[in-house]
Amino acid sequence: MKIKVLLVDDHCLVMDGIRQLLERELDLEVVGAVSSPTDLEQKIAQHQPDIIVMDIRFKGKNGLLWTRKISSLFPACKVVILSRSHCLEYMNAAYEAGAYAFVSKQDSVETLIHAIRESHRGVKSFPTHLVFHDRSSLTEMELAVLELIAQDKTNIEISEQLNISKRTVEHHVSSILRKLDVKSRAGAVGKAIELGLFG
Amino acid sequence: MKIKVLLVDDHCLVMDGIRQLLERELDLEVVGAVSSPTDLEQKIAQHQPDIIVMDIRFKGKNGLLWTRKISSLFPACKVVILSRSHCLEYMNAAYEAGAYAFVSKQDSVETLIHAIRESHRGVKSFPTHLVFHDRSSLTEMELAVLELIAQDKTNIEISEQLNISKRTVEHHVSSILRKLDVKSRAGAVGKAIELGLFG
DNA sequence: CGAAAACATCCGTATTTTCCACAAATTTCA
DNA sequence: TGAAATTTGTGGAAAATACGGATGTTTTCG
Repeated sequence: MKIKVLLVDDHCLVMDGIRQLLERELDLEVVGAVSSPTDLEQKIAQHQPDIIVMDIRFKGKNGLLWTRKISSLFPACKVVILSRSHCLEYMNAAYEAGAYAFVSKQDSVETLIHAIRESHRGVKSFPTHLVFHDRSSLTEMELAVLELIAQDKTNIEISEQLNISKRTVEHHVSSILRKLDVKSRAGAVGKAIELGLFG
Repeated sequence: MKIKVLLVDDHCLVMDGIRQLLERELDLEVVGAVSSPTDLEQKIAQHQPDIIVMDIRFKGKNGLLWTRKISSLFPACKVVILSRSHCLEYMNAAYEAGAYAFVSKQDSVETLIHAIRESHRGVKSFPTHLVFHDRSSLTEMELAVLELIAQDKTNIEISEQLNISKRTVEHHVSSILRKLDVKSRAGAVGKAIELGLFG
């Protein structure tokens, strides 16, 4: 029985490439590649994948939110998070969101394949151990909000995208400003990028 | 004679995937995949590639800076820029940097392959035409204002620092927003950093 | 286990800042 | 001289931010 893998990423080109790489492995079967949230739930129900390889940024939202949702709705699915860089904030958030592995796009294919196999065995694989000592200054939700701010979104747009109220977004924004020690959202974006908070 | 392609991207995993996809084509030959600046010049000299497929963000810096350098040092090499999204500003910047094509990672493999072939024929392929009419790059003053915005300054603080009136700053800000095609200063900072407008 | 801390969610009011649409004068430079 | 950049303005709408407070959950830790 092959390990059924579902790919989730905004980027068609990247997904097709990874699909190609994974399909060279005899024990892996890519059952789908989705780039829209509606497709996501449908494909999971349809194919019952063992592993979901998900980009940490999916459709503007934080992929970790999807990870949480999937972990509760489909406990059999194990999520492997794909990120652009190794970033403590994100690794920690991914771990706490219930992901089974965290792989950077800077890593080799072998790393990803190894992570998929280990996750399938039920073993979580994260790059380092010191991740979990180093506490993340921003919460998962705050990071999600911050990314959307950097993407030119207003608080109302953010509230719609994250399905929370405008007030809640405002609260998160004020927490972000306090934690990053800035007074404007533009300053927060500047500092966040300096600190490498975005994967 | 095959078209010799060199891939340039921070992300090993993505590059390997694209390499697989390109090597299915009989007229393409991937002569290398580099993820470090020193390798880049060496590989170009070594393999004399016809086409360089380069991520718009390379090693934290702006891939377009490399594009300019390559275009002047190795005029025979044609650069195809890979970006995360379709964005007029990026496309225009790529065009002005001397790139032959602009492809988003959201596009299909076929789009990339087509762009490579067209570039090799000496034909520049950019998604739309209206790109080059409407815009101009940021002026020095606008850049100065933008940098201060990223440094968490308000318009009044900026006006004091630059010895101009609040109104003038507001005008510059609105020019910046128009030119970068964003609606907020936070979005402007996000886009400016992605475009490599700051060091 | 139980207390304390942190987090996420919501609401109101008030002030500040940002942003837009209209013009227009001055300098700079090709 | 004409084009572009820089400068300044008015007025107003929209958004963001600061200042309160409230409730329930989860995490952390003694």
